[in-house]
Amino acid sequence: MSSKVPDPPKPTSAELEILTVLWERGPSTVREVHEAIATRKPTQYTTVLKLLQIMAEKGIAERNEDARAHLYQAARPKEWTQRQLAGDLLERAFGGSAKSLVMGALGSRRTSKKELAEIRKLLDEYERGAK
Amino acid sequence: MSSKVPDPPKPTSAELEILTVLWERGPSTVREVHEAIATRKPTQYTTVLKLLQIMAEKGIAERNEDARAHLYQAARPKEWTQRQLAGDLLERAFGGSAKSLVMGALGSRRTSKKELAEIRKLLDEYERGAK
DNA sequence: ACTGTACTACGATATACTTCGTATGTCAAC
DNA sequence: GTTGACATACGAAGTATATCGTAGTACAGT
Repeated sequence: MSSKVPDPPKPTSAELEILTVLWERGPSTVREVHEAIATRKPTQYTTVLKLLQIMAEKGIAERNEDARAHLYQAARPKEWTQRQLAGDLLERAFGGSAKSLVMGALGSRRTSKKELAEIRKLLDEYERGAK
Repeated sequence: MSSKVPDPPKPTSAELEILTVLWERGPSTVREVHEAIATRKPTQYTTVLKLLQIMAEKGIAERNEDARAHLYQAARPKEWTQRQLAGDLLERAFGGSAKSLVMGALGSRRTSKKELAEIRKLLDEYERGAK
């Protein structure tokens, strides 16, 4: 049977920044997350702590309290959350048009030929499965 | 020379919903926008009014006060704002990987073969111009 | 002129988000 | 057993977002 836990809400901006650290590092202590965030912008340790606590409450992160320094990890796979975020933006800003979204993404910065080729490969896989 | 007006901030969620109406309709009165929004969710007229006023303040919308019922329109082309939003999400949630964003978008719902073909065509155009 | 309708302006409230300081607990080393 | 380093908990404050009610203004029709 399926899980009893409801889907967590969409992460907020600050939560997303922390999520990206958890995605990279896997289970991490507050200190480790703080160090990663602090290299990019000045942030207090307790700010990161509080956010991680809130994320655990919301079900965005999971907390392991076995050790004195609790370990936090993303409650959902990176791909799952990314799909939520992309789908949400797709509906709310692009009227559901994936083509428009791709256009927006490609238009926002230069994209290498290599990456374009990868995307093309991705489309091939999706053609098998689309009607 | 270029414009003296700074880029407007990223629209919030409620602002984006209103923007989509302005994109569809072009210059519209508060009443017209309200009617469009109200079909989707119960909303007071003055809520839409206030949001449009705020959007005008922020530079997200422009206001024409010639007539008694002011006319509001998006201050930037739809494509410009969409590019901002897509680029923002691309950086913050996908580590700048357009491929991942496309994967997220396609994975969030079924995509028709027709649309996949359109996206493919889009990639062709971008290949001319990528290094 | 009076009245009803439609409009804008704006203050007030509720909620969410973000940040941080302080209090408190744990533990190892001396 | 005292101390210092390091950990969590939590309240509080500042800002942003979203919603709505009330007040006041303009105007057409009577």
